[in-house]
Amino acid sequence: MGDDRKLTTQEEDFSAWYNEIVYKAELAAHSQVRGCMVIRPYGFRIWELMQGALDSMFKETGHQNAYFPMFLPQSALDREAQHVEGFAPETAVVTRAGGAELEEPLVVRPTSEAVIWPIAADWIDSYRDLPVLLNQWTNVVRWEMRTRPFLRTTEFLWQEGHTAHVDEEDARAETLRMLGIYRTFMEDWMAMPVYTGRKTAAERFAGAVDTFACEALMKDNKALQAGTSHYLGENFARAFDVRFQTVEGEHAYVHNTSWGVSTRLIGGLIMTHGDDTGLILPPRLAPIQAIIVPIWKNDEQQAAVLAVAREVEADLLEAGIRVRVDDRQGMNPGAKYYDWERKGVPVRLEIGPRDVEAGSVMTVRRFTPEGQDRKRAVGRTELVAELPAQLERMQQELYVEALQRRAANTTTGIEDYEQFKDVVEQKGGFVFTGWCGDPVCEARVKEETKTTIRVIVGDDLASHVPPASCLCGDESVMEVVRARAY
RNA sequence: CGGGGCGUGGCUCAGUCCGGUAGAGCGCUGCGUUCGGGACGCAGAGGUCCCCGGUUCAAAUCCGGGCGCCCCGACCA
Repeated sequence: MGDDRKLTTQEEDFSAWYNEIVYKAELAAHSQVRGCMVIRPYGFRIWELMQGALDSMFKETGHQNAYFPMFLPQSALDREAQHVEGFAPETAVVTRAGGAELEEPLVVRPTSEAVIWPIAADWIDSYRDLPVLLNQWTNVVRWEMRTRPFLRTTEFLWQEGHTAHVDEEDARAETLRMLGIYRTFMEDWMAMPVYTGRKTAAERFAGAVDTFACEALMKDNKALQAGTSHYLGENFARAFDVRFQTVEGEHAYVHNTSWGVSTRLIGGLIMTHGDDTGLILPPRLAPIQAIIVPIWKNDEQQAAVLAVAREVEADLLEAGIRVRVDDRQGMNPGAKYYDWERKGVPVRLEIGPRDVEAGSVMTVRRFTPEGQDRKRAVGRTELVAELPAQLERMQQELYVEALQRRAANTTTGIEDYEQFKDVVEQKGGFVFTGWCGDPVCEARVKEETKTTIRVIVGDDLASHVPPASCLCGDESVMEVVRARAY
């Protein structure tokens, strides 16, 4: 008769904790099909808020949304050699439809390069038509062997940007611009710090010349690839014949990019901020930023308290806050507290007879840094005036907290392999090391330690004293961040 | 695909070894009392015990076959 109202703690079993949050906070539900997932309204609202923020950033940088079909002919996927090799094993293929075998199998898109470029090629004749800056919000299907809600599902929702440029310089600038937008979004909206950088050839997107990624550190000290941006060179342009006439009147292939973030971000959000009580949502992405819990002892009080609660709700809505009154009957206030804490609502507003009398509201923070008051009574007008700013402060505090956690779990200056293994085993987290650049060495370290090179560090992250040697003992030619990852 | 585990009300599971009236907690419905940190009482609803076959007077339980799910490893946003 264990108390099934309590979550498994992160300490006991992080994986179990994660799963319980996903289902008990009503983010997702099991589906009838292996590896697929139902995103419930509460979880989907988080995704909508993410979409809203990202979409406006895309539009501000000149991108337009479009929609391409979810099916592509097998032959189209087959056109870019590395791309097929990378994706073919995990595609779902429709061979039968309308009661008959299809002439040619249809692949359910695992990503849309091979859907978009054969068509968009016709929209590009001249350098004047470039750049083409497209984005689409869609579902894709990848038949992964092992799935986990939000982190890796057979079908997932994402956005995929696809662009075409006149030359490498322009395309590379786009690749990094979008990486930067992802980073800004993750830091400013998700309060999730990320390391950004280039991937090694082994970790590159199938068909890309260069892949860049945002890497976040989860509370179990494993890394999560939260978003990627690829410079595709002329690979897809050549495969799908996407050419244009240059200023000089010559024919040239476009240079493409693609970039995406998915519903995996919700998994990242959970594992960046959640605690043993449940989810903790950064205010900017919280479907409900403030929940009003009315408290009463009898019908008379109930009427009075609810009336005030409605007024406070209206005032806060006016102030632009996503607020709701929890007027459920037959449920004690305490039970409501636990419920909303598990769902990660940033602020709870308790209104009882005493508050009605005093014209105040009891505010309780979901996340409270050391040295701050969790509960505080404030006057109603004061509340409406300061809650928006308070939510913004919480947003910042969550980010700082996550940043400090990452700093505490990042190790630099490791050159000795045995020492590296110790750090990985005993502490985990991000480890900065040197790398000789040899893929064989990379593969060996991966095999032996289950860590991968998450990114090659750029100047922005480089250590003051860059490592002189690689873990293999050879001379280091670049600094890398290694970690065990999801 | 290799290794482990499990299929019993909506959920978590007991019962299976040793065959004999299908159970518990949570959730749900109604009524009443409660309500400032997970309330309580009373009354109720809800089940092809994963499927097919076999053994038996009798199968959730034993036997054979199938299907499904979960967890751990190799791939991935």
